[in-house]
Amino acid sequence: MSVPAEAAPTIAAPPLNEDAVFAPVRSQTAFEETVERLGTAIKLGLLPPGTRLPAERELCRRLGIARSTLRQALLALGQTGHLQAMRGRRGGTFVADPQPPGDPPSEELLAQWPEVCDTRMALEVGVAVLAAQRATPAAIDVLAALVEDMERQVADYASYRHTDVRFHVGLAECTGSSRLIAAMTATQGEMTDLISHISHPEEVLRAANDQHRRLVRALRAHDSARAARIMSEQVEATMHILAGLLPSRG
Amino acid sequence: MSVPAEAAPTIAAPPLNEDAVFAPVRSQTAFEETVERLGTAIKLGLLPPGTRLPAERELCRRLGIARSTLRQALLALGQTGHLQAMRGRRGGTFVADPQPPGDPPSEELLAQWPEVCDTRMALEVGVAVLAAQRATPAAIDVLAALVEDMERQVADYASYRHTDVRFHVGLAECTGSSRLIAAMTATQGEMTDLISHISHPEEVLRAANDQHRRLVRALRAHDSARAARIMSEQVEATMHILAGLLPSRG
DNA sequence: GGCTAAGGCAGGACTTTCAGACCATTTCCC
DNA sequence: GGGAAATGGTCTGAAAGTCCTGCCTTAGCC
Repeated sequence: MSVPAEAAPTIAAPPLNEDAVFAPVRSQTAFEETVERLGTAIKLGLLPPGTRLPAERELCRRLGIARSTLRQALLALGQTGHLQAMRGRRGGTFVADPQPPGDPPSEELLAQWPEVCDTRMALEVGVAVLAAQRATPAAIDVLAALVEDMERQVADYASYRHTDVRFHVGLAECTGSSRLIAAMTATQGEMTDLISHISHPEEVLRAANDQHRRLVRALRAHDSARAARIMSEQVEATMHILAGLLPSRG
Repeated sequence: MSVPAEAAPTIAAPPLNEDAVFAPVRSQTAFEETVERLGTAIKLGLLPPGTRLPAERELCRRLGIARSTLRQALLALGQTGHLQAMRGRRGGTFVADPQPPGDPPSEELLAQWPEVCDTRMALEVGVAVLAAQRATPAAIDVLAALVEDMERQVADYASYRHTDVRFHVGLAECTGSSRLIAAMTATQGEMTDLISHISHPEEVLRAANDQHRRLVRALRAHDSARAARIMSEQVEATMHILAGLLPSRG
């Protein structure tokens, strides 16, 4: 008690930024999380227009929530025009076709754009490394096909972007980690909100798709270092574009 | 209406694994999240024994929760022996000294160990890339000092691991992204739970620290490709060790 | 017509969280 | 010594979210 229990560290340890430990703990409600999850999947095109969702009694079981909670979420997405319900024997809840126009990104998201890009950088590069180690030839073929699809879609940004999302989520699927797939989906959702309202010249899309093509080659060669480099360059390029259009921090 | 609205994609799009979209949505409660956050920070040594937490009325404000909710969490951590409360004017809530022995990893976490490692791989490699681009000389000096500390601690795993955590969290701090710092803290917490109950021969720790040293050199050179490669090798090494000790999937 | 599968709806119980007031203890300062 | 101040400890009632359960309505199929 009278003597310090342990010797002082040889080097003065930095006092540690406690802000990280004591940052606000904001639990989303089940309702909010469900709206977010389904809404993102719809906006990303992972659930294309016309898709029929599982029946409510089935879906609430899979999501692990009560049917009333699920219905709150479905109702909310119905009111925003993303979902449409049909009653009766062959009824169900369908992804609306056409989809409503997207909202401009929220102030909140705009303020966080550097963090979103940083998160994306970490995730995409790491996923590229793992994918290069683990992707099967069949999975790589699928990715290669998506690249060819994108090549034909450079004139139609909405289509291009949907295929682009499939590509990146597909990359995450190559890792076999459900956490990474979920993280990739969430990140792509944030990115879509950020970039969907800016212009996308064909040249830019073509250049990005060239990177995709090179990435696929790196995957085929199981060259994770090259995959990491290509991916970091691509994310970097997006960051530079956004940096020129969006307000910087502060 | 009578004709499919859009031409079929040239390549059959994979049906998309809907499991990712419809996976269970499990919202942690504010209470659970608080216990998790503080407990992890304590177990990782980010809040060393003897540290005084902010007063309850201040802390609940910073965490954005009600005082009663915070007190539930503090009480829980007190009952497990991680915290100790003192009343009176100069009182407060303190990180217990000594800390209670750690519990063995839960069945749940053990079952998820490949996912934890994959998440770590993605995060650490991505963070390494960003850190190599952004780390200031002063920040790198701090990291280098931590490496020297670890070199002296190879015989005492508990100390070594605490410094190791500081190193990796410090790397995340170099990115300037609070999301990445939070993710790194959470991931290191899971890793600690996984690896704390296995043996750590000095040779292994020394080899790992050599990787740290090489990484610091790569940071100094702002060589993100090399940083990524070194980091991926290190995470890979940990995965191989765990693969030999823990049950594989299924 | 009757069965069935789907969405639509309503009520009640349970849990979590919040907000605020007040109590008990210790220390500082006049 | 005595009061002020700062801290943890306790209690209560309200509010919100969630769950469970049952029942209704609609529409297709036999």
